[in-house]
Amino acid sequence: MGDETKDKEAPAALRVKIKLGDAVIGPGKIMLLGLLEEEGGISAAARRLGLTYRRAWYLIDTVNQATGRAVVATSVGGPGGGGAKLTEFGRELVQRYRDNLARLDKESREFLDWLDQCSKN
Amino acid sequence: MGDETKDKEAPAALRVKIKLGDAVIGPGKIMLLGLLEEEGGISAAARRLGLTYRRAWYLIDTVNQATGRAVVATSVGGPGGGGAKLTEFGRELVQRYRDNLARLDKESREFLDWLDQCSKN
DNA sequence: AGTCGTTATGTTTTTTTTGACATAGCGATT
DNA sequence: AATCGCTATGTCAAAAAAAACATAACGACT
Repeated sequence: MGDETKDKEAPAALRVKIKLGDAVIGPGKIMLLGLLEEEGGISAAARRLGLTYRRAWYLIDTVNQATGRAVVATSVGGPGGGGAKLTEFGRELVQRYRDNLARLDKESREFLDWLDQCSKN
Repeated sequence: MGDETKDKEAPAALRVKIKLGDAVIGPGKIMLLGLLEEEGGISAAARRLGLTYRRAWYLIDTVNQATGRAVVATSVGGPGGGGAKLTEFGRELVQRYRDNLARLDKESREFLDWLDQCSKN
């Protein structure tokens, strides 16, 4: 022992989503979009996140419909079977979401610290 | 007719939650806590939100456990059957959450406007 | 002692969400 | 034209979340 505060708890963290129409865009979909761009395809991104292609496609489609714009551009067939990448709009969406999130994190710092301080002990 | 942009969509909105331990505190639980204070009891608050007492109690208990502190103080029996109100900590939690949310809303204004602007049309 | 409205919980059913399969089409490359 | 990895969807099972139901106890007040 000698460890007074044995709180295994991770610190309080923000969970920011954007409600757009009837859908919700949060860290999961943004991460998926980011990986998609990185990997050059939906299936590769899905693999990295440990989810099925089916679901990944569904998530992406949700964003497409919610925004009313194409977030990813796909190509079927061809070398490697095909692929997908973010559209200009998609890239901007991801970037803006992340920028915004970073600012919100900073803005919430004090609140989160207060929470950690007085909850875990 | 005459209505060019027939977008019934509500504007994009933030959905901020706080992950604390393994639980998550968001607008729903905060609203419940607020109404609880307003109404002076769990059941009254639950009624106002259209959810069962069972669930309301469960939600509150979640917050209690996540923070590791009592957020509400209840009394059973007595005049009116009993009641519940926020503890000092509970009140502060609600207030700080709301304050924080208001700031995040402001901080996200531009992002949300951008989203509305380029999604719905 | 009996009634009342409330807190507190256990149990079960229903709904929603997520995951798993299955299949089809595409286009370049062999 | 046969193969390959990918996109695109339909369908069904499983898991998780929410709702519904069912009691029990409590304390004031009649």
